[in-house]
Amino acid sequence: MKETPVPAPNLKLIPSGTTEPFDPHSMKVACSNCNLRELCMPIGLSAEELERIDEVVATRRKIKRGAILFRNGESFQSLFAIRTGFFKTCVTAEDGRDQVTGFQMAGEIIGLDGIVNDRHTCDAIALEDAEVCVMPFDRIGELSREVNALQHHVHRIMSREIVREHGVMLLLGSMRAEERLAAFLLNLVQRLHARGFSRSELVLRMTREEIGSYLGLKLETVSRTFSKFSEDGIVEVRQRHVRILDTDALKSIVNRQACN
Amino acid sequence: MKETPVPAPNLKLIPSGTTEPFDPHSMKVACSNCNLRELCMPIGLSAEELERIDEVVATRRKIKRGAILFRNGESFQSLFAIRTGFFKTCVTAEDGRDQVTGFQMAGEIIGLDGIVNDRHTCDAIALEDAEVCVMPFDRIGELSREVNALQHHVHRIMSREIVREHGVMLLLGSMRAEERLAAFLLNLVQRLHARGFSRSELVLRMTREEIGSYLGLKLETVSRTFSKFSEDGIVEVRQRHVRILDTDALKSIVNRQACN
DNA sequence: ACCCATGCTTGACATTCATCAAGTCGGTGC
DNA sequence: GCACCGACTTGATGAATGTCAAGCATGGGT
Repeated sequence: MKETPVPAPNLKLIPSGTTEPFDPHSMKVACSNCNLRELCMPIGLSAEELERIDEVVATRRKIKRGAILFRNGESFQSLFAIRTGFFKTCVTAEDGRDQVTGFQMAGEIIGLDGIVNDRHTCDAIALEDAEVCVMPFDRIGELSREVNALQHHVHRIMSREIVREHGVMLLLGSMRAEERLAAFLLNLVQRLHARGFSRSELVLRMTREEIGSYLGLKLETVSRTFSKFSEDGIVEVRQRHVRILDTDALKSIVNRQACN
Repeated sequence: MKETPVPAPNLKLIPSGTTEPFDPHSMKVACSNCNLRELCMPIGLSAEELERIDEVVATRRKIKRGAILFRNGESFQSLFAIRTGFFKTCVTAEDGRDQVTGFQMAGEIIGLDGIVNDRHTCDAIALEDAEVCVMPFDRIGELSREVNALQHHVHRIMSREIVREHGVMLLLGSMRAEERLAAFLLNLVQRLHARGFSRSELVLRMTREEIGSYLGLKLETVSRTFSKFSEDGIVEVRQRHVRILDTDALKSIVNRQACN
């Protein structure tokens, strides 16, 4: 529950060369000058549209590591665009069973689950100190009636989430432990790489147990599978620091045999 | 691959008292006089809005059992509202692995996966003769800029799908075979009941293998689990005819112990 | 600098489910 | 009516993963 006051080292922002993520003085709440814009906002906007888009973000909010951004049952007001930090979302069954449904990083949008019933149906928890842009959903609605690109963008974001979840269902429904973990690692580095990080090195922000929950495995199995990969020279694992030595091997583990 | 020419017996439409689902002469392509409207369209529309909504449906399309409504890779144009019949959607990995991602029935919308990249990312296959309303997506976009209720409705439908998939992830990630099948059966009857069918009796439109794929189990396991339920007096199974004798028992199987 | 808590690893064993293999059931076509 | 075919059931066996338990490492706090 203790948080590091400085932003996590591997989460500088996108391609920009600047080393400090936030100059508090430049923290104007505006998408138009946010370097994550390509990730969470539509592209190819006119200057005028861009200005309108700025209205979407009402405010920003800092979330400490371990803190809850929203919780199952809470009333839904806003979507959140992650500016910095790393989140997990999890659903809980009545019997207390818990399932991590995703890990989200900078530029990704969370809260979509709340739209149906005006209540959130999962918990979003920061896995490291984070900052999000708060986007009131009714404002998004209004604006997307006027800015076509925004309307389409919202649809695409939701559709993307649906497709992502299809992939997770495939993983959970038909892959074995090694395949799941390999797919998980590849997905993570791919997303990190899209944000300007290494293609082969990453720092896991979540515990083995959280990985296991996401992958439908027990933490011991996750640990053992990491060890196996390590023995096979595919990855180097030191705690949460992972270096991928052989990406192709990981890929071939994922795409090996049809099982189901 | 043979299809019965008459609509499946257990798929009369919603609460309406009429026994024949379709009078071909009344088959005007219009949501305003469709008795599935409460399921797939927003409620509380003004007469004027209702009239506009009719414009959403371009045409209807009949799909024979076993036929494909859309296929992975096909360009995305329209969403489809199921009028009659029963579908499955499945994703396929590069290596040929296959995963059923859902079973859809009358009043439900399919095709949402195609929005992100203007291509469908899964296959939709009719499990019995079916008819769908074709709703061109750009028309939905235009109209939902003018009719707020429609805009919100589209958002809700997509959000609902996201939440549904969270539930499937919970199922796949943390439940055992019996729990999965129990949850599956309860979900099916609940949806059928919402459409005016029995709370306890249902006809499965899919094979054991398809159920297994959806639940992340092998067909043999599905079969065995059915047998077990049958021995325990919880259900009566004769081929694809299932009668639920003890709904509470099913519920308690699902909500039993936290495993993960 | 030390200590403690938490997360992680590893081993031994248990359980669940997949696999392989027969065989049955029910419907369809000849 | 009979043969065939696909879908389903059931049994025997084994593999993958879960469970339980012990001990190790790291890093954050004092």
